[in-house]
Amino acid sequence: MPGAKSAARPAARQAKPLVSKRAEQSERTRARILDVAEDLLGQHGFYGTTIRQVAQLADVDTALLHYYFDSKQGLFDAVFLRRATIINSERLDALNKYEKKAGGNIALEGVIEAFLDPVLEWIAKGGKGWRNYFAILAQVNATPNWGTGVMVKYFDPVIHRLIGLVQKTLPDADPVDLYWAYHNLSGALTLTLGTTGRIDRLSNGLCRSDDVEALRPRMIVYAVAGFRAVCVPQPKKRKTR
Amino acid sequence: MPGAKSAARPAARQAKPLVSKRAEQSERTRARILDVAEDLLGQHGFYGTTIRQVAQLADVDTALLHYYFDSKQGLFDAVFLRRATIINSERLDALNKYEKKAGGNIALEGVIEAFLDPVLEWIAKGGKGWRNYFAILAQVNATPNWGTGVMVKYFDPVIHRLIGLVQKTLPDADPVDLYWAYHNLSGALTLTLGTTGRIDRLSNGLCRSDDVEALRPRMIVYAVAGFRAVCVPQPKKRKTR
DNA sequence: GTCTATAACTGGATAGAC
DNA sequence: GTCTATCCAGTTATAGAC
Repeated sequence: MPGAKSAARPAARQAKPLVSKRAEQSERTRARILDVAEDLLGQHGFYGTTIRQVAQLADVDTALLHYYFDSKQGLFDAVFLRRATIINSERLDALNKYEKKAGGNIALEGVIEAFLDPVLEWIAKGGKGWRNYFAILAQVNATPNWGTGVMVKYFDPVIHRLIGLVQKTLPDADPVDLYWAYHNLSGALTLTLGTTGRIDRLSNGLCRSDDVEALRPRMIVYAVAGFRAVCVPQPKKRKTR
Repeated sequence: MPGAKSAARPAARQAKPLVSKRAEQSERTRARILDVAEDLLGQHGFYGTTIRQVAQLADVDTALLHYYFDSKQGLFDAVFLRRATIINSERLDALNKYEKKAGGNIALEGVIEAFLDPVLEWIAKGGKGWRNYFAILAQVNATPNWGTGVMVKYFDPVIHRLIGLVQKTLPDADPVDLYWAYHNLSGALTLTLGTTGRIDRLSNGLCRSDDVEALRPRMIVYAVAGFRAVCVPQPKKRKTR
């Protein structure tokens, strides 16, 4: 059960002279371990990854992993946290910036773009590290009983901000509709994050799951139309609920 | 790496008298093991589930699991296969039936409904067994390097059939657009399959991830609008590709 | 068919030397 | 900080009795 305890960050960097060569080296080792762990976790998940594999690939001993991260769970949490803070503060910034820029006439399309773009840009230009990270995220998203810890603290605020802004563009929307519309968007984004190559095979090479150029405009258009259709009360429509 | 070898189905049922009490009992044991495995695999994934846990919960010995399913992989494959055949032949039937019924004026909404309804009905009325199964499916979908074996054989034909029918309702659609639109739908469906309870917490209880009544109409409306927006060439739109 | 017993190995974790 | 050595619980899997 990933996501239980929190990471331990021990004595590394206790401000010795100014830039202790030692601490610098240590920080690089730490980063290397995280990179390797990210890779393996993205490919095989939490249980499918062993700290022995991580240690071997990072060219250190397993004991060192425990020294830095305390436990396997601590390592996972550290991996998860490292980019969670980055991506979510970026998304929050993008949404805030868009709201300010749009001023009075805020548009649904602009909101969706601001929400998606930071992630899509990292997929496109972030290299292996970010792709591995998003693969982990995709798996976490598909795992039952998730919503504790890191997820709640870093990801939820962005989503609530998104929904709040969408609500401004669709003032008559029922909150229930808004959440379900978001559910559709979230699923699409999660599948995109995985870059599992599934669409590549399905389309016989016509589409590539890491082709952000092709994916982005279609994802936005699809979501904008979907949100509008679900959230704008059409008189002829059912009122099931 | 799940999905490598195939399941072994040994001596069970070699047509003794007519209905050997023995074979009947055996079949029930077999089913019970599959049920338990389904449960655990849905919660913890392939590596997170041990055959000891399965054996204990099914109230048999681990040796019996190997007798029936040969290996852990064989057990997983058997679990995966059992309902894969059912759900996909149902979906194929539903699509065929809709096409025949609609005749000349086939509608996008009808196609999407036919594609989604078998799954949604099993989520709503299939009980724990189907929900566990879909949870496994959601995890498999989020795992890199999937598309071999069972997935290709049972799931892909349905998707190609879906896309073929959608194409009939949107004759001018670019195949690339069609596949990317499907990508959006597939992600939403996968997230729905997981019933992870994420939307429950996000919406503070307003929505429940297993509330098919609420989810179904919104999912259909969202997808129909999305497909149309992506696939119908609008003159004012970009032609990035 | 089902279970006992056990082989053969891998997992996470730690104490202690350097 | 980093590695050696080691513990031991837990893993899949199998041979063989009943």
